[in-house]
Amino acid sequence: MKTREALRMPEGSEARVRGWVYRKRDLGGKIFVVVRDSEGIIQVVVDRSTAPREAVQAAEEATIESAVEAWGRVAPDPRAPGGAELRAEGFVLHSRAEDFPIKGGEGVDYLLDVRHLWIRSRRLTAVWRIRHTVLKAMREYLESNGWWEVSPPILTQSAVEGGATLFEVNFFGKKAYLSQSAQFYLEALIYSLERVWSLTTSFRAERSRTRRHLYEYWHLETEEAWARMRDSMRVAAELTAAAVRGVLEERLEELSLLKRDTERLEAAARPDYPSITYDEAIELLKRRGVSIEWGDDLGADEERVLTEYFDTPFFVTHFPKHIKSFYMKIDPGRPEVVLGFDLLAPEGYGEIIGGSEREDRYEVLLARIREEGLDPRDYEWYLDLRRYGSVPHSGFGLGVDRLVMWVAGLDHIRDSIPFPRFRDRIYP
RNA sequence: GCCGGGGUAGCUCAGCGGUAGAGCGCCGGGCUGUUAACCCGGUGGUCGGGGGUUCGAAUCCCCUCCCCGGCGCCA
Repeated sequence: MKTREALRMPEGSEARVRGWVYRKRDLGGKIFVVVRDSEGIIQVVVDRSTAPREAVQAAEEATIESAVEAWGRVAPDPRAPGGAELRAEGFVLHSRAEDFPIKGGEGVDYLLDVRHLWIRSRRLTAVWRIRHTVLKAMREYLESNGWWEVSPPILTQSAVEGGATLFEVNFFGKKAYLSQSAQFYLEALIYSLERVWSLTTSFRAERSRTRRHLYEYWHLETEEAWARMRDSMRVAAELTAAAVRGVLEERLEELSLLKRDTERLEAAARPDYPSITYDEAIELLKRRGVSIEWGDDLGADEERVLTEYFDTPFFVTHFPKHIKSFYMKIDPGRPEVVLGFDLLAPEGYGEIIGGSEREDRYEVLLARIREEGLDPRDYEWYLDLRRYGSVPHSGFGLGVDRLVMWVAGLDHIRDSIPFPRFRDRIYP
């Protein structure tokens, strides 16, 4: 049985647990072995005066991270972590671990070298569990709201956005690239399924040196036929709130282990997130003494100032067209701005979603491609979508790792994912 | 790509021109209740790599590699 279950059994119940040695203290009369499994930890007490000789010997030989199994009776004890412990009647050493290289106090660089071992830590295990629940809650939301899950390609011929750097792949002599967004493929799929979403890895070869960028990240994207920007924003908010709610309902222990302030998350569990326009954001920033002019992009510093105004995630909409991508639809009432939106997480976490209504008019889209200095031939099939039954449509991309980072209260995105690809790190 | 900080024992760091150090870990011993246990003893080094200055370099200079924090870009 799992350690969690054993801890909750009535006094005197027989229990059998297996897992890995988390802590061990040999005091002479008794050996205290704290056993860790996927659900938590339990203290196993091997008493030299009562336990069988083989059990004592096995406990003596067990080192940190050895795989062990123990059985005996459960006894409440305030001195034990979790309030109860297992008094061992048997103890087996399945596999004795060599001297485990992580003792505590190591630096980040070293810990990343032994990431394959570090991911066992209680803290990271809590993050994986939270991540699981975030993904589950979002999938459940989409499933119950009529969205089709689709599987777009990762190997692609060209960029979605002109500027971002791509990882090049040799595709049997032709140049191919790792996808940085499934958006164009989702746009193609709305003509058959209308409301589609996908969860894929996306790749960006920007040499970013920040705590919120990965070269390989998990991208949840949606695209919906007939939807206007506001419709897509509502989905973005409901999806985010569903993830937060799921974690608050199922992962309170993990949040507590991570010392995450859950009060700040409660406010984000309802999807009524506030929304300001880019114009209003500039006004707010100017009032705060930030030197910024209309037309400037909102950088990390600006985002941080804005997040101080809100306790929940919030939207910024209607950006100047020249700081956003060519496929975003020009606002019919204001040709200098686009119908695009960002969702920024509070507490300084910043952008977790970027979306827009897409330009659905062939001529306008073609003109925008040329205006950005891009080659229309690279977008031939994408332009085709505007020639055969074009409809208004909107969608967004959500950074799963960033969402997990914010929900779990992590200070670096690398800990939102088991094997992060960032900086120049590819091992392990 | 730009700005700043740093590579010394397995790990975290001190030393910054004159014999290579500490704490933790690890190994051995002790302890009947530990919570990052504690006490005693032991173990531990191409001072990131290359070149130079010097009687002498971890220390000063040059080149190079790697890591960390921040910016830009974005999710």
